[in-house]
Amino acid sequence: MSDKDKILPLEPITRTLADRVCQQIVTAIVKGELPAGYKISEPELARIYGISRGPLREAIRRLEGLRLIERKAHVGARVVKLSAHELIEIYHVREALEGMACRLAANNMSDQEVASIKDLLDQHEQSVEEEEWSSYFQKEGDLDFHYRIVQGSKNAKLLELLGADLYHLVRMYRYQFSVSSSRPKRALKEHRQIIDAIDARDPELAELLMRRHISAARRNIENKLNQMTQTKGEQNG
Amino acid sequence: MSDKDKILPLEPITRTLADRVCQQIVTAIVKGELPAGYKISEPELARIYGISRGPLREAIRRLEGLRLIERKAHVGARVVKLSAHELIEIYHVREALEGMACRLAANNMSDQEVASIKDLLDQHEQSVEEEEWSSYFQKEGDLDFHYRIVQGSKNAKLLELLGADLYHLVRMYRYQFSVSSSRPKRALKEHRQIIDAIDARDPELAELLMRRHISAARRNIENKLNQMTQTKGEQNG
DNA sequence: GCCTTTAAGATTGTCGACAATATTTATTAA
DNA sequence: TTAATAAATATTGTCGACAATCTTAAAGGC
Repeated sequence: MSDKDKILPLEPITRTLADRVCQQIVTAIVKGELPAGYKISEPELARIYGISRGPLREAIRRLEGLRLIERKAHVGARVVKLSAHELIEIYHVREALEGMACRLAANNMSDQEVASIKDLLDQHEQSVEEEEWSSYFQKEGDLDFHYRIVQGSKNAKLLELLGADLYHLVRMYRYQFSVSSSRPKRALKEHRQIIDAIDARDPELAELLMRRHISAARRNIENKLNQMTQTKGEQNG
Repeated sequence: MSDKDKILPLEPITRTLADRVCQQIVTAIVKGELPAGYKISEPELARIYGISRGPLREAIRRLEGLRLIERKAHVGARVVKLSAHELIEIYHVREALEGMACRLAANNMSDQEVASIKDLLDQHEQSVEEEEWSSYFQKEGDLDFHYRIVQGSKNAKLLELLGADLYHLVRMYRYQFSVSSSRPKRALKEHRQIIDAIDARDPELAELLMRRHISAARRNIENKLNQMTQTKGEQNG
């Protein structure tokens, strides 16, 4: 039982070239430095990162598994094209997975972890009141909260699916659509309700609140997208 | 809206060597031909499949993304080691994802798809009564049902996570632990309840029933594992 | 006799070059 | 002028070889 706290060691130094380049490309895609739909030229990227095509192709294969790029045989790889439809799909998946994570966290999270998350929310509240909530904290701070809940579930598979696969895409959408500025005070209040339910060791309520929290965010995005399409019509496809 | 039925084209012919070998290795791992914990020797596998190490390493990188093998730098890759703990984790994830899939299927599945699944269950019932339920039908038939529900959700992300990632592991566990023979008649009855809820377009009930169905299977496995450990102690680690 | 150290072997990581396929461009015919 | 065909170019797919690292085995010392 002593190794229950050790989940996904993920050693910070990834020694092999392919691993490091893979991580760099993930960051580049998420931040939009490699824009959506961008054609990935193997010789070009190999030259940029100063490596051969061998490790680069291994990295591309891994990126393909992360669903950050799409490949066609003998044609090449392109950065995934974001669509509103797919973003909504992702939020449905998040609602299911993070709801379960919350349920499990209510049973498995340690008191220390709960206290730590409450501290985190105090910091968020300060940021909101100081209006510094704007750029970075909002984007990453919110995911910080969700990530810690998933960690608290002590379910490595959940952490793997959400942390290693979905959150990359979520961050990518936030950077490029900037669809994050929903209602920080409201979100913060919901976060507090959720951690309180976990603190009370109430799995049912914790799951319910998390699902409502995420589905509210989804509906908020749906509304914004509807407004955009109504006012501006279709953007370039 | 006409492309709503086209999800995951997945062209049957994968042209490139790395893709074909990857698929072959997936099958080999799932069926146990490459046993759990097996050390993957690149020269050996390259010789067996008659290819060079380049495409093989790409395939390995993709397998790593599918969580079917684990790699250490400069040491090599091994087929993932199955543990009862991880199997339980997977069932928690399935409960969350397939519950949501069921909810969405109740809204998005066509009447024709519903009828098709009912036919499938009729076939399963025949197999049960003819006692041919034993080997293959039970293993694959059950997953067939679940896979069709996920397809019916019309959520490509769900289909991707469950179909491309988790079900490989589920099948792998079934082959190696042979933990499938729970209670076929009971399971079939639950399947019918689920499809009836979908047919009635009742998302709440559909999700509830699917979650109960999967959590019941999980508890059944937990009980069996407890019995095994109580009677036989530890098997070789 | 057992442990430490060192060297030999094997395996993984990386690279450059060649072959196969797709895309682009130029030429020719309608 | 436009469209179709064919050649040229560039990109991806594959291969064999070399370098770096880990594992194993042997030799020496305590």
